[in-house]
Amino acid sequence: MTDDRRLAVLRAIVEDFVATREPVGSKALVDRHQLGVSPATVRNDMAVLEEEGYIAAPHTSAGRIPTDKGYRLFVDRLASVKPLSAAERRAIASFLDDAVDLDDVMQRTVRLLAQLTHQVALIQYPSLTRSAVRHVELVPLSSTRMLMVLIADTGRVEQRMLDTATAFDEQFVSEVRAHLNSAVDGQRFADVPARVAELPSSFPESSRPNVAVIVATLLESVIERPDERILLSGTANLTKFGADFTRSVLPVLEALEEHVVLLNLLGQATSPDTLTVTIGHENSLESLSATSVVSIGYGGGGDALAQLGVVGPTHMDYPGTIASVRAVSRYVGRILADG
Amino acid sequence: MTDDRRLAVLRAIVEDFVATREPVGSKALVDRHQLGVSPATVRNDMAVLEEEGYIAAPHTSAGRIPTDKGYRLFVDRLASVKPLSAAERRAIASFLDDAVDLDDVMQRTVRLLAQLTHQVALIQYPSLTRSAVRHVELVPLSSTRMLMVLIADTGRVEQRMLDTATAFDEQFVSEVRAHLNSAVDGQRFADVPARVAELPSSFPESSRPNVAVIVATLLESVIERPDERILLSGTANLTKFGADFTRSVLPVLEALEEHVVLLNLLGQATSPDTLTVTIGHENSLESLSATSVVSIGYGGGGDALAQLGVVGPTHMDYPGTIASVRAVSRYVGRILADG
DNA sequence: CTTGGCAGTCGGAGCGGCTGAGTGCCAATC
DNA sequence: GATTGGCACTCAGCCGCTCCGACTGCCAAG
Repeated sequence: MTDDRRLAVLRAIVEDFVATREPVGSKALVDRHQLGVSPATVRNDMAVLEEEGYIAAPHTSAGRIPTDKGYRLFVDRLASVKPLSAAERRAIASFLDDAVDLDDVMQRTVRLLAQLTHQVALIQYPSLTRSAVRHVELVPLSSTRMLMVLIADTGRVEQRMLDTATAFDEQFVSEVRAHLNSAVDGQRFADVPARVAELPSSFPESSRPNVAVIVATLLESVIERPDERILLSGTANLTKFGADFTRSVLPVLEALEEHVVLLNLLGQATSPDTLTVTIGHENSLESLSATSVVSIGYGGGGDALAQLGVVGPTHMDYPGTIASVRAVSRYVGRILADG
Repeated sequence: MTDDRRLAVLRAIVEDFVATREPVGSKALVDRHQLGVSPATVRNDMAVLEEEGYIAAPHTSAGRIPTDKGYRLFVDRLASVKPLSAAERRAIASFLDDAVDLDDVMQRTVRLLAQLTHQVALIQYPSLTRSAVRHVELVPLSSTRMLMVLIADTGRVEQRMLDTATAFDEQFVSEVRAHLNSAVDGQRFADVPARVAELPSSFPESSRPNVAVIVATLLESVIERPDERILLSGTANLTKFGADFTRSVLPVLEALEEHVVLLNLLGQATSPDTLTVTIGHENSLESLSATSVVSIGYGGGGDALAQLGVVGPTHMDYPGTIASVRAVSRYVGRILADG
């Protein structure tokens, strides 16, 4: 009994359904793929596959479509890697290399991913807790106002305006700047609070309140906020998937864009190269039951800085999407490391 | 002959058609509006309006729909201002007040506008040529690498990494920083090139190349690039407008997002409060012939810093859209001024 | 100028029959 | 035992039909 052939049939069904979005029947299958057997045989195989829950028939006289379980098997065992074309590789390289700063890298990346996959792409800004302080700069703007610029080793730059209770002079600024930098330069963000806790006490009583404001502002920038920034692109691709699909997915994306939802959608940032595919009902959110998410960590060495990925209908082109997501992730990682 | 009534009929037709998206007939009109005349009279009026090109009948036995010319008249003379609800005002205020930096202001603004109008919103980053330098900061990162942070009075912060040919020391950095700032602080961006032209010559021969690199980087940030940044939100709203509409408008938006297209779509930034409505065929782009654009300048005092606006189908709710666009523009202007 | 009446138009909804793709089962064959 | 061709059966979707009703334009009367 050729168990192999049944898998080949499943693969063919998935591929055809993804391509045509229409239920695929036994005859069409043998026509389009070299299975070497007759439609009748394929029908028998399909009956077994249906029995086992990998495919289903929308109604009696129609072909079969893959179930979530079918896609799962396909992704895990059947999907052959689809290498990107040379043109695509070049596009990724040239498009991302032109980026001038982190914001630009993020925006270009997410847009690129949306274009490559024709789906909705998401990217999470590099996590702060995992990155380190490269420098803290204080720029006096008036006698009671300064701008704090915090530069992370990922290239992420945070700015914060702050107002002090009392006027300060140039000397005060350089002193605080020096103290601050010697305390936090090179430190991981997570360690910063401990390092600056004692800082105000090394200043004379009179200027402590101002120092405290500065420290507080720094902490505010450093502490991981629940609303990690997320960029989103390609929502217009939703139109291709039909109104029903849009209706169910849109609220989720809007919530995401609002940063209200934590990113368990993309999953926890683990190691780069660990790509996760979540199919249909496997998603925790009810309204994503017709949706698959392909996500991967990026940046960092051993453990990823953050996640990026793609959201699309369960009947997506998994090999292509996976290839794109992986390639983009690698490239962004390289760029951030160089930056 | 009550010319007034004919206009009232036109207004009613526009309002009903916008509300229902279906051709409106004479009977429905008198039912839904207090016109004080019979359907027959309205029919006569409609015949005249059609004669004059303000409305058209898609086919014999259907009602009328407004033409572009009809919308134009409506917008210019008939649209009564629709004040925003208190809730909407509060939403705008609280949503925008929470923004932490310029990027955040831009993102929140465009998202807000998309939500208020249920259409596709666009915003252009504040133009650099019109804004002034608040401060230039140089942050040494290694012996041959520094980060330049350029702060504009609009709150826009540009960062550029730069590598020098030869190593530099701390003293060199402070000197250049001081010279640079005394040359450009408070200057309009457009004037910066002239102010820094002579800068390298005031340094000893040996360090001039490094100064030149720094100056070049500064100029790069200051010179208006053709790819002015644009943010776009609410493309998912396109699904509501139907597939045909999407097909025609989508390419334009994609081009926009790619920053390939100059912003003649939003029009030249003029003075704030000068709101422009471009209806259907009035648009220069062929593919926008079923599209209207409502745009306005924002920020700045006498002349606007940049444009923001909304793109939607010609049968949009003009009074509501205009009110939202105007309100958001005012609010962003205020925030940028405070920032 | 306004109005009610009336004939005429025509898009779209509703209905029913037909078609063809697709299935499951079975008996014959390799 | 696996494979195949044949056959009866099912049913979604298309096509064409009719019918309905929402309109309009015109006209004669108020």
